[in-house]
Amino acid sequence: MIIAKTYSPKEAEEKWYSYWLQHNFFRSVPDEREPYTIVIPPPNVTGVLHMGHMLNNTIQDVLIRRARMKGKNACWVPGTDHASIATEAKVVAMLKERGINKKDLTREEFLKYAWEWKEKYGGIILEQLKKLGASCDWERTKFTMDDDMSEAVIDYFVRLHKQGLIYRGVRMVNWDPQSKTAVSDEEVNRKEVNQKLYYIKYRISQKSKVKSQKLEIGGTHDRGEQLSTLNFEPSTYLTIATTRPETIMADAAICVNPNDERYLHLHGKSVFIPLINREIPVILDDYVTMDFGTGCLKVTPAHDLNDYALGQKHNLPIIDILNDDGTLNEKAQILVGEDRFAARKKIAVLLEEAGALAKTEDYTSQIGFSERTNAVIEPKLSMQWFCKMQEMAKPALDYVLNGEVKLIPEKFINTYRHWMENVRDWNISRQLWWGQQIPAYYLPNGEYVVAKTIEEALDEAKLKTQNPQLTTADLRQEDDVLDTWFSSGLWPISVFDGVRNPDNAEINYYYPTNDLVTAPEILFFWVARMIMSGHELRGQKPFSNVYLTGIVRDKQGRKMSKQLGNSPDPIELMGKYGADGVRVGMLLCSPAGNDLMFDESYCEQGRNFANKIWNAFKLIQGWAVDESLTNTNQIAIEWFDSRFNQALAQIEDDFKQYRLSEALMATYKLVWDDYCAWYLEMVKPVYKPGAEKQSIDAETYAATINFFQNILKVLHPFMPFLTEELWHDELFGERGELDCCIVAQLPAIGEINSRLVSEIEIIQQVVTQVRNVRNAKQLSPKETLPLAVKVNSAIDYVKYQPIIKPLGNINDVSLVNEALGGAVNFIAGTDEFYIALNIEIDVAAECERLKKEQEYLLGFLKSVSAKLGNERFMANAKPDIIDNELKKKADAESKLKTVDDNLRSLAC
RNA sequence: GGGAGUUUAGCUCAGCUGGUUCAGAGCAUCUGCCUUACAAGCAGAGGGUCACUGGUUCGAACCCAGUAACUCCCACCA
Repeated sequence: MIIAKTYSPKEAEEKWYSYWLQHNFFRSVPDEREPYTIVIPPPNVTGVLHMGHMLNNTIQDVLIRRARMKGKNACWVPGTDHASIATEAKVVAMLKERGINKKDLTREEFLKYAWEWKEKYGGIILEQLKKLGASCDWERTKFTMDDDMSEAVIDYFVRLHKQGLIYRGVRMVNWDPQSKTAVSDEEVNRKEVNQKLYYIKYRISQKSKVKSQKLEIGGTHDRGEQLSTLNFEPSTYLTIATTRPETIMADAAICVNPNDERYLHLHGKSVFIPLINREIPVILDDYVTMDFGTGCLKVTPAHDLNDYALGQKHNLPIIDILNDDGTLNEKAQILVGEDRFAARKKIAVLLEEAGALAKTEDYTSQIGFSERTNAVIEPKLSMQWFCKMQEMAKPALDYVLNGEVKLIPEKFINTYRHWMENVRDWNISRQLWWGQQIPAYYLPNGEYVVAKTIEEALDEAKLKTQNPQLTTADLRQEDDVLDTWFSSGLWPISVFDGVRNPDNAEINYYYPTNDLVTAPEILFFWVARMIMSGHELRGQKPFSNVYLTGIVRDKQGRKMSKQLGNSPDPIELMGKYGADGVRVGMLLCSPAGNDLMFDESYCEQGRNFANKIWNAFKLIQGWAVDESLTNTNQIAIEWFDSRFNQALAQIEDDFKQYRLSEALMATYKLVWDDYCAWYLEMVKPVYKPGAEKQSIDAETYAATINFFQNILKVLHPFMPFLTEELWHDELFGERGELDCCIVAQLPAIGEINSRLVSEIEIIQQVVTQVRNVRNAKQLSPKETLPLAVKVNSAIDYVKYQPIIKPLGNINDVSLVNEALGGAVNFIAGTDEFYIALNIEIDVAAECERLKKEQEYLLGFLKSVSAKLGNERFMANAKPDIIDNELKKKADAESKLKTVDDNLRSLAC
């Protein structure tokens, strides 16, 4: 028995979530039913729930609950990602706070700390998801570094290596000096940054060009001349422009365009690097843009991707002056030990003092930042492991292009295609400890073998070296670990153990999964790689649909972030508005693929909706069946039944197209407008004072409760807690232990009496008009009024009296043949209505209103007639369009006649 | 620099194959109501040159071209 005036979510949420858990409603095991599977995008194990997760997981839960209620075997696999670089960074920071330096730890010691950290903070986010109502099969919870998951990753690596899809090589990579690891191209965010362009003078050697091959670091110093005596006449120096003056010590050449007439005199010359006075050649390449900067380019092969290529081409030496942490090393000769940014400032001063700085200019350019640490990326030459992408990308692209994998919304197909067609090899090694260690083993002679275990590696090593004396002690495993996405790319397969046991019952049953719900930001990071691994390992797509959500932004359109402090705490929000309220709030503003401007008021709307349902329930609870009463509400019952089925069809269609907001809105209107505002008002018993309960006939009561129960079902995926709470009320009779809303089956779409629905639409207009008249004439809603109808249509208003009377507070509906003079009148459909009032009618105002109406109708008729009189329209338009125009014309004529009659009767 | 998308009421968005489901919804606003389920509510109302300019068509929010603004993705110009 419910008495509370408003719904209080907290209790219901705790009660029902644990009830569902206890009764294993989230559990899924393979059976004869059709599976419906979602794998969660595993959040960072040390992550905390933010609004993006809220949106993403609300959507998944709605989908999974709906599938469950459609009789599918719904399986939502939860879990977390070890997020190698992000987590390692956090652990390093934590250790630092405790005064421990990572450098002083062994790998084993560090990993021990990392696991401790993971045990302590990992999985908080999963607990938070429970508050949201997420109906994951928690027994399946996976972590990407679980033993079996890691084993799958190793298996996959070995497999790809065997196929020649993984190789090792020295390449220019994106180096994150903060976490001291390489990161992939996708993990670099480019941002526009205000910088300075430094114009630096290099003195031209008067001797002929030195051979680049002979050039050694620190060699060929021309100490003969002192800086102070240098002559900086234009003929004796050239000027280059750079944003990175601290790298001049790594310069290997100056490059000019061979066609640049300004610099013909430099051909074959060499120049001296300022400050360190090392001599470098001037080389010619048309790569250099003549009209940028000075037209002279410093070539620094160790610290720039293009310069590296240029260096290769011209056989230049590579002088790496940076340490792994971004400080300058001894090869720089000066400013050794300084951080690159500190060095930049200092060298500018030094250059200035040496008279080698011509000028500086403000300049903006794109700088790469590490996705995880936000450190400025340093291009760095290093030995890394790579995964060949081209062969893998081709089939992965086809899945999307041929529609086997649907992207929702479709606009992402283009982006996906572009990326897949231009993908470069993927750097999969990370110089970290937290992650799967690459299963490559180095032999004493520098060669390596790749194998699952060190034992297998040993066997291979013996084979390779023809040396049976080798022992495992001779092997040294690769230090690097694999990129996180290399493991999460296996997620839909590895959670079902499909990598290690490709033919097990689970993978065969659940894979391919159905829907994936994720952010467009990780379309390449993750989605593309899952499609690749799915194809590689199983020759199958990993999922059929990818629903791409937008980014949650604040009202001002700013991305929600911790730094800005503009992100509400989801847990607090749920405390304030209830989990159901927040779920509804999220969905109300979330069109697929478009960013959503989140505002708390949406949650308020969600909470109000919950309260509305709660109160509708309270109303019904106040009723008691009186067997002596007969059913006078048959029309209302039939009407709502039809409306319900209409809405059901609409909702079904919306879901098919993944228009979740629309499905929710259709549900919202069904409940609030059709059920509460109209149906309940139609059948509501007249209040009898003193009675504890209001009497109602048995049929209406049964129908009303049945409708309510069906509404609970439709609402459940959106508002699981409230619906479950109400579901178990005694109003619905005895419920078995397992008779729960969460596993109730959605009603099938029944028949729709469309004639009834459209006639009731007219009746609703009549009621609205009556209320309108009341409002306009300042009449009390309590005052009953008589209504007269002059019927021009086929509607039987006598039949609808039981609806019109209570809703309009009408005491009598009478049929008339003539316009009722002196009465307030209005038109609904094509029928005329009159309300005789005891008050004086303002004839002049009434005339004016009618004349306006007349004018409008005449204009309307004119345009319709013009259309119908147009030969080309009659020739080209489809028949049903023409029929429609004819009907419009007839209706307008009928209305016009009514207006004319009224005008005449008022003698305007 | 290349590509994609968006632009409809104060806000967030629908508008499907061009035609009365074509100018819509929810929220917000305004007016009147503490009417026995609900003031987290009820009843009603007012809000739009469908970004702009042309074109196609009997007919355009919708198709085409151009313009503008915003957003996102990709890209090595120092």
